[in-house]
Amino acid sequence: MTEEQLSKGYEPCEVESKCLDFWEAKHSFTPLQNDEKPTYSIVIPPPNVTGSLHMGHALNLTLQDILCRFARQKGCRVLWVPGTDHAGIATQNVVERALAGEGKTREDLGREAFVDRVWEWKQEYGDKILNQVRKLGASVDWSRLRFTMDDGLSKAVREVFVSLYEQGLIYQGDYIINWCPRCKTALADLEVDHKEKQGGLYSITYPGADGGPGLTVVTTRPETMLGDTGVAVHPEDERYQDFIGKELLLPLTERRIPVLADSHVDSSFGTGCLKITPAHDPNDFEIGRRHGLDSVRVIDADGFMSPEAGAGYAGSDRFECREQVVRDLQELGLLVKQETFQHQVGHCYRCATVVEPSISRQWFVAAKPLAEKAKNAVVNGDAVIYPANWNKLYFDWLDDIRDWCISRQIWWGHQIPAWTCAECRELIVSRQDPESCPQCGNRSLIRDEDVLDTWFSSALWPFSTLGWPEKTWELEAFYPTSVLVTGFDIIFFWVARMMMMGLEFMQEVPFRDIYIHALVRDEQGRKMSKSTGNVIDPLLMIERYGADALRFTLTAFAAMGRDIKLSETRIQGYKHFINKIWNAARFVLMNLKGASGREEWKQARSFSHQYILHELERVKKSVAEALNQYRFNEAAQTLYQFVWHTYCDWYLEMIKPELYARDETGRQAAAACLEKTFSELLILLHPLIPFVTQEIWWRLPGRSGQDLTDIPFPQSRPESENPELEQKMQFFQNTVVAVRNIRSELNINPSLKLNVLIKAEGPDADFLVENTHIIRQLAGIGSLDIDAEAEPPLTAASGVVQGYELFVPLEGVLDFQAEIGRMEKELGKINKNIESLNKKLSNEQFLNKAPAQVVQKEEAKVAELREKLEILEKLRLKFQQIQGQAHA
RNA sequence: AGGCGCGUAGCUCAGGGGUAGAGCACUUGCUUGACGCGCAAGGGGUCAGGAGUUCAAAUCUCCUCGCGCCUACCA
Repeated sequence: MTEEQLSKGYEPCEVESKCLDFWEAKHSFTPLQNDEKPTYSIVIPPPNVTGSLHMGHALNLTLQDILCRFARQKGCRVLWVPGTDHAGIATQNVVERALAGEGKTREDLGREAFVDRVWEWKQEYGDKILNQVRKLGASVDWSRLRFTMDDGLSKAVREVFVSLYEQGLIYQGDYIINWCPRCKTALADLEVDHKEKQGGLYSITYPGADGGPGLTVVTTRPETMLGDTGVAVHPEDERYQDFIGKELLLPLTERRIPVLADSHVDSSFGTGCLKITPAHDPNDFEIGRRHGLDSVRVIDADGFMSPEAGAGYAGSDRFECREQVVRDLQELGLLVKQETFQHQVGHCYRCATVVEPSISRQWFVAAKPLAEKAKNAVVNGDAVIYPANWNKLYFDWLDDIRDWCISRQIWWGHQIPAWTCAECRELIVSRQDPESCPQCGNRSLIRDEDVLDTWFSSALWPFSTLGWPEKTWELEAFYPTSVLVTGFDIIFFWVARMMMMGLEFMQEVPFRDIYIHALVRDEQGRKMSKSTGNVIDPLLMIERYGADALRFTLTAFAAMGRDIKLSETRIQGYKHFINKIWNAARFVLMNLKGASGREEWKQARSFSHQYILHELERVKKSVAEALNQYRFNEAAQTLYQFVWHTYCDWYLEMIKPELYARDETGRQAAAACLEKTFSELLILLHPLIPFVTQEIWWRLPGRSGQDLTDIPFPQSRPESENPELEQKMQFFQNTVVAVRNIRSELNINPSLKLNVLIKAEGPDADFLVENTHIIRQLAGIGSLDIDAEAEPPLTAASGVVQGYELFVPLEGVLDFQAEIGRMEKELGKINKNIESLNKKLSNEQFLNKAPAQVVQKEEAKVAELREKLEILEKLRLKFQQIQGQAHA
């Protein structure tokens, strides 16, 4: 294990698979049963089995993984449960499409064979996304992989269904629901996507029955008039008082329909007359119920007109029928107006077919009582949402929640445990499959064909995955889970429902914290989707840049409450960071020469080591604090800044003289401190970028074969803290930069060693003297003289550092014009600065009202700037004189 | 219609009452014994516009203008 084995650039591919194999073989992520450590648990938001990993998943998993790895470092017993959900409609669609390729339908196979076929599909392709989860480095416990259709979880579903039914919280009823004529199933309200569409607004006159005056209604869906069973006006609409209670003749049919008064009607819209189609409109359904109207279903399950639509229309497609109805009304002269109209049209979220509201017999969960508890849990703080902005959304939805339609007319899913007796029509809902009717003893029972909404099983995920309804030790130890990490788009679908079910069946919230993260979008801020073709495939990114680079990118951009616009160049940028760490490791390793595991780092007393130890304490604190508060981007930024700009740019450069020196004791101490700080840094980085850190860890002396996952978060060392070192470092850096600046702006070749003279005295001078060799190293200096009595050389470039004059003699080389230019530029900056500070300090209000500390600070700044200004002015004058003489 | 969020350097975004920050891009140097996926030195912003609170506003409040998202039964 020596530095020769480290390639010049980091190559993630091999490293990643090696680490994954190692962790899995070692069962690093499987918690032990008999372990006294505090527990930390997360259940994965189960991705859809049909899915493949997208950036949203990648972000979601990265954040959870950081939390889990960090919790392990803090000494917790961590369980992260992986799994997938069965995605009823989506999966059924996938398999049906495959069947269609063979020229078959699911009906051809029959239910049992079809479901077998879906299972086969799941065995073959269902692991795809799990492999992708693995590639990202997610430290889940694979021994506890769960699937919503597993036996255990199915048992939980059944228990919950029956229990809620027994409590009267699940009921069956004829209601209007959203029907997808393509999927041929009911959809919950949430599963309908509303899209703005250009449509028509038609005004149709319904003549009065018995020759009386008629009314003109306004509709976007003329074809539904065939199912009208009434016309409503507002009870206070003066125009129509005489009509209330009268009857109208429904055109194109033989039907007589009543005019009724209902306050739902908006008198100001259209004519103020609303046609009522209880069977095909949710509002009309409600109005119809209030007034006892009949429901006439004129559109069937396939989206075609039913026989009830009348002979002329039955069998035609609903949209074709619309045109036909319009033509027919036109002929009758009853279509009085037709205009274009923008309105929202509901579409199936799985297949985008226009949803048909329709009356049918479905199962519902009475959501109100459950919702109230779910709301209170957040109000009380039993569960906390981060960031808190989402509280309102959560509350609002729960406040006016509607009953949840949970039955789906598909075959793939948990079949509802309800039977009807063929003899006496008794409804049986039971935990065990019944053999005979408890009412009449008949053995001929017909099982309800419907299955449950997939979200019904997802709602149980935090406890069903832990073994419920069995009383397992996992359930005891890990429920409630520590945090749920998810996107805001499923707060309703999933988060709220898990809260309801968790509180109902576990009497406790399913998670203490709810962290809502951003949505990942493309560069233009659009949602990534296959149809727009703007997806960035995380696996491709892993292949190109490594999982660590992808993870770090996502983490760095995961600011709370904001969407992430991702582009490939950013991932590439962070790959450079990973490579930087890798190369820092090469440097460290080639300088350790066996120094390790000893306490010699404490002997490293020089300024550079003291400083880095101090800074490292700050980093430890801020990383821990950031992660504890779910401020992932802050942790990433802190680490990035520290690793690259403090550790590599300064510390590693500063200690080179010590490492290359002859003094073996000093070298050993420096190497030991290098090892100490670098290994702690690797631990801090590990939750964010597990692969590269693990790989480097193995290369550290004495660390071979160690699991970095097991290494605790570095202890804090208050004795290393010393804020004074920050000022010293400032001074040090300013000195080095001043020389570098002269070199750069006067275009002096970097290979030319400069001689530098600094006029300084007191402790500052001592400090410079002590660190002469480091300053020389960093600034490319040949000889450095610190002298209180120094006289400025005649031909020297100059600068001012913390009030001390700094000279770089450039006998015969100095370009006076360039040097004067340099000084003038600097003077300009200082003047501008002083000006703005003076303005502030001459304001009496400021002097009186601002805190003394602030005033002092400003005064000190001015004083320092004035001093610098004076010195520079003097120097410039001198130069101008010299130049004038030269020209004279 | 309501709700939420966003407008900060060319691009992507942090920050958040005390003289503006990062990454990428840009300019100029550089075979400096870890790294050109690099090093060094630079340029670049009246923090969307307006009003208010304050000694002090990019930051807090209100309004306006743009942009995005979510929810909703206006036919």
